[in-house]
Amino acid sequence: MISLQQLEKEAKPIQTYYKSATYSKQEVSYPERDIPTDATFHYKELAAKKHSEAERRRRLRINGQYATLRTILPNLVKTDKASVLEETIKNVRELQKTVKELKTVGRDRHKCEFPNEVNELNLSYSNGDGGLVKATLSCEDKPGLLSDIGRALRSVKAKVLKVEMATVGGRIKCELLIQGFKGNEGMVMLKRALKIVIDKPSLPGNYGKKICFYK
Amino acid sequence: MISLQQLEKEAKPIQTYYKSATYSKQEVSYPERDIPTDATFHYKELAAKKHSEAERRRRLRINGQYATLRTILPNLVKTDKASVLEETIKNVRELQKTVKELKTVGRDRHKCEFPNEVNELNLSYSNGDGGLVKATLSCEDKPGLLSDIGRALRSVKAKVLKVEMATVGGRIKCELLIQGFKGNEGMVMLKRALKIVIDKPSLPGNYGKKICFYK
DNA sequence: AATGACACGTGACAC
DNA sequence: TGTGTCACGTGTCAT
Repeated sequence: MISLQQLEKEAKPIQTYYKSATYSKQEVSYPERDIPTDATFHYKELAAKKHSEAERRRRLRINGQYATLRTILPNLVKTDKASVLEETIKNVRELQKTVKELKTVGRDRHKCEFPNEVNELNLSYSNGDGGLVKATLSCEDKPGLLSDIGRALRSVKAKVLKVEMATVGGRIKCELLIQGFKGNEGMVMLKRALKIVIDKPSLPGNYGKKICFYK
Repeated sequence: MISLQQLEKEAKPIQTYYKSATYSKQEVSYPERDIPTDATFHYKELAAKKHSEAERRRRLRINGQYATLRTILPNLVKTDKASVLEETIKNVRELQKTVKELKTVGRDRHKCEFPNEVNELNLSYSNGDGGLVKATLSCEDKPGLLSDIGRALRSVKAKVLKVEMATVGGRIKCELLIQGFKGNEGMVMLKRALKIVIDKPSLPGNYGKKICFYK
């Protein structure tokens, strides 16, 4: 059922939108000292008309924004103004949180998975009973790297339990889970050996042949 | 400079908030058939009071939401209602777009970088003049894999220009940029050889020693 | 002076 | 029935 107000709003032009009775009411609330002439009356009538029309434009603008919000909000059940605003606030907060999380995840993944741009070497005891050591290294991808790492591990009698590696843009990142050497001295030796490996300069002109597939 | 309206709103209790003149005005606009008794007058007065107070609460609620929006919106210069709504709409749209993009990026990265869960082999001509071929393969990470791939490449006299690889959770993904063999027959042979390599079952009990560091 | 923003009370309508 | 929502015109303040 369409309301009378809606009919007026949609069908009638602006000129016929204001009832003349309105302006007489205005005269009552203006306690005038002088008797109002026709000129002042018409001026005030005109001013009031301008005023109400301006206010109407303002309402129209705001209500347009509400309409837009109603269209872009997901899961909007109640469509009254307060509910629209409430849902908007919830939505904005949720979106801001989501964006923040996604960006954080992106950063973390970048930090955790990607080979670092600077050489990096990190050894740490993995909290377990078997005295496992986790080694993280990041360096330039160069020929003989795997062999060099293997030699370094052999030099401390270390056994590799697990390897995760990634190569991107000529940089390599490697995570090793190591077992076999005892005490701190082995750790220090391994660290020294690996440090030498990752800092060893590669020969120039070998890009694209850095990993040797031919044994 | 604080306005009179603001002073009233903040300092005065609700009871003194309504001017008695309001209700006489209301009587004028109610064209009554019967002479209003004191009872009906007071009833209407009370009803009008309840009404205006309810409306006031509604306004209060809505304005509260505006205040909240003003606090959570970044880069808000104009703080009037229309501007708040406008900025809100822009913000919601931007956030929705950002979330969509971030999620897409996440999916794409996952699809493009991570080793696939099922074995995969794809050969395609890279659009260049040198007849380059891009090979993408994904399979279980197993001992001798690099040697096997190397043998397969050697069998078609292919030269490796560039390698990108990633190992995650026992699966390996490898992108090779290859040059050297001529025509379709080499391509078919390489594909067949690589297919055998990636589908070759690994020996059991070798997890953690899949990449041989000891030559 | 003129324009814009706001709160208010009010009549109308919906459930 | 009343209870809540809306559009409207108006008074007021600020620019």
